[in-house]
Amino acid sequence: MSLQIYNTFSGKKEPFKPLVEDRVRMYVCGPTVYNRVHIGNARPVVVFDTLYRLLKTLYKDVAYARNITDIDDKIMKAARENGEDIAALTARYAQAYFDDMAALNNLEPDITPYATEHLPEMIAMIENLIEKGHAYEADGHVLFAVESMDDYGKLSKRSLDDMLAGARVEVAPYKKYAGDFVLWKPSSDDEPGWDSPWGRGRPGWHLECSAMIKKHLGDTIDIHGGGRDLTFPHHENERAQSCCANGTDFVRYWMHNGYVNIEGEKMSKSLGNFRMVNDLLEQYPGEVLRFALLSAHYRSELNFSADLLDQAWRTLDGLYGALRDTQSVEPVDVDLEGSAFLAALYDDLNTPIAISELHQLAKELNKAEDADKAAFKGKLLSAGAMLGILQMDPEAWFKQSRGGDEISEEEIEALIAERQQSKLDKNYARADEVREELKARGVVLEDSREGTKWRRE
RNA sequence: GGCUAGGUGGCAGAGUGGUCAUGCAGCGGACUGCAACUCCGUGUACGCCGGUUCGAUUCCGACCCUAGCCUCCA
Repeated sequence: MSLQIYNTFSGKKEPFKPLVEDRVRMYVCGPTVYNRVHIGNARPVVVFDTLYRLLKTLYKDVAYARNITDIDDKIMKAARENGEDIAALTARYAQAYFDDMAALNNLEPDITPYATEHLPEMIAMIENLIEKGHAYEADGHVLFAVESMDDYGKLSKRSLDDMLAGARVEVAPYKKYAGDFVLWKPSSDDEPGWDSPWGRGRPGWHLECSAMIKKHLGDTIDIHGGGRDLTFPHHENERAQSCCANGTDFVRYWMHNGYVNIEGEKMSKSLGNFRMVNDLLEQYPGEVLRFALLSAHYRSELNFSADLLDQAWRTLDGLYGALRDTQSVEPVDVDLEGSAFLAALYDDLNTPIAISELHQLAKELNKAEDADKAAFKGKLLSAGAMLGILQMDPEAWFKQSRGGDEISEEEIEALIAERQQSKLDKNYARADEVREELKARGVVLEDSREGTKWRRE
């Protein structure tokens, strides 16, 4: 079995082969930190975290970098509105981002580079591009000359002519060609800026990724990921900068995830339908959000709704149920190699199929003879770990808060004890009354050989 | 307008030139003092119209519809 990845550049699934044997370099575009992140921002993080987990089982040396964009016009605007220092604002939202992503069971990347810590590298790259005739200075700006690159537009599969024909945006007068984009722009005295050969200014948006990739991962990397909307212009321009500056291949496999829609519509400011991760976390465990994001293939659009989350929660309940019923079984470590579960992930990260295999594993565990339970439990747990789920203590899973007013554990245990006595007294009417009372308060009782278990729902 | 993806059962969501996705929900049964959990069984589907084919949800063409990108955006 070998890993296949859909490459945006070729438009095809390709066998994955790292540039250097047993060594993988992966970069994913991180957030611009000027507010809390929404569930759409979380999708690439969860998708590429899952890929990262898979790659780490396949290759010895995997380095994964995800940047923090901490200089940008949107940040400047937010800081001005808050009357807040930019550094304070970006530090606060970067931390909030880390917290939200950790709540979704994402591993930390190996490297988290910050744009503002790479100004010398960015300036050096601009100088290099000017020297090679791919960039020019005009009116305090430095622009990348897209016509100087033969296959500009090849990643996003569009021609310059097509784009300019349909353009709705005014062309800045200092541009030699309408499609040229900014590498460096001047800052006024009250704007953040850095000294450069072209005066005090700040970098264009695309430049940081090119510079940070070069510094931390090298001139050519294996995988570059991000949301579909980044394909153009962001990744096309990154590619242009890096290929022209480095004179070599930049990215071997480009991967782009689809959007998260809300009730069938794109999340947007004008619709006011953003779902912020931290708000969702007040109602749902992070694992439910993660599972919902993995329930569709990463290249498809995913329609996000309360119904989807409720289904995700119930599905996880089913899987955790198999683990709870085998709580006393010590799982054995198993190799998933050759399993249908792994085969699904190898096929361009087909998580819906992988999840269906998870159900089969849970079913096998439920039906297994005692002697076989340890192996099946081990399989289910390993498969869950690959997806970043099912690692919680099952009892804790079922007892966790489901939001709203909640009856305390002490009260639940007291009522269960009372019911137990009623049963011994053959007072089934009272026993059923307790069941009903607890059900009305969101607690379901399950009698079993080992005694009465409970869960919130 | 240009370019790119897509339209699958009540819902979510894979996949395939010819028996089955899978899960949730529904229905029937087993188990249970009653339940829950679990197990067994079960129905409903491939936007529309043509074409290729012995056979198309799958390939081809037209049409309808939806979404995205076109220098803010995961």
